[in-house]
Amino acid sequence: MDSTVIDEQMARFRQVLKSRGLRLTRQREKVLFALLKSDDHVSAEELYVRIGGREDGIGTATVYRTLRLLVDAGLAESRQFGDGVQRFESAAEGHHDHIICRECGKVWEFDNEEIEQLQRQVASSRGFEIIDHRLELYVRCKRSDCFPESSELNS
Amino acid sequence: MDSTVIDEQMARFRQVLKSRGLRLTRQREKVLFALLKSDDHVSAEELYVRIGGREDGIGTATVYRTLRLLVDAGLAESRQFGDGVQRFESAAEGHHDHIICRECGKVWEFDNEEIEQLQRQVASSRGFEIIDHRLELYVRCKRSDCFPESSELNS
DNA sequence: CTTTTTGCAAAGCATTTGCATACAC
DNA sequence: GTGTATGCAAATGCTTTGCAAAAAG
Repeated sequence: MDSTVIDEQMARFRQVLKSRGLRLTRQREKVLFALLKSDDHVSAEELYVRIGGREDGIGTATVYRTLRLLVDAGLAESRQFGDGVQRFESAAEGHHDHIICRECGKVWEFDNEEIEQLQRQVASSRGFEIIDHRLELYVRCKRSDCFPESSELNS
Repeated sequence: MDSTVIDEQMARFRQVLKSRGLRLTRQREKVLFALLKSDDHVSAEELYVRIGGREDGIGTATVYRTLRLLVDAGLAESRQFGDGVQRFESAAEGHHDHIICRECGKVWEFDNEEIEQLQRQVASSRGFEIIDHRLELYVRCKRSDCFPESSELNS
């Protein structure tokens, strides 16, 4: 991610913290920075490892706590692609939806305004206003580097 | 659900079991029956309770195992609405998407062929074929019986 | 009879929490 | 200094698994 955007996001985090009487710590800074540096959809555990894990003196609990804080502050978004793990991404790139390979777990992003508009239509026809939404298309990507990984079905 | 459909689903289950060399047990029958009788989106735990729980001599493990089997056989579908619990519903009603209230957790169903078509378009424009998809619209329903319940955000 | 299925209890994960210590402001 | 944040380890909640006993075909 562009370093200008990173700075801007960092600044916004500081602002949010200040406005809530919370403190800017080395750990919180690191979590946001690592998230911004990740261009994929990371789990808390993966982020913990990328930050340096135990060696760097950061605990998983802090990673989880900070991620919740970031989501709550609107700086990060949380996803669940059905494998039981919560994944995170920066909210800076704006809204988009996902195409996920059921075999290898790879993720592609897309955005379709036509679909979004129809969604709003569906909701408003029932008297609702959408506050959030999630659209996931599951495929089998069949790329050469597509190997079964997260598909342990079959009893 | 219509008892004709129930019979038909039961028959299909027997057929699947036979074709795989699996056995029809009192417990498996009960799980499918309870699922078909549920018109909402039930968790494994809720189903376990509805079946009669320990009193009726059925274990949670069996409920989980049977649900996995049903999903695998295409007789049930699994959902995750972001509260960390897997929910199930019969696949007999055909495909549909969901509107979920973030406050009280109530769920409404809808189906929009226009959206479905656009989804297929998005996927095929990238060379993918959709094998499954999930669309969830989150709202605040503001009904009189809407009370916060599953929303424990805020750090 | 053979093989699958069950129930139980224990294990497994991802995530959260309690609490004493460390640190930001 | 004061109150918040951290790390650790223990706890939690959902789900899965190992195994001996029970039951289906």
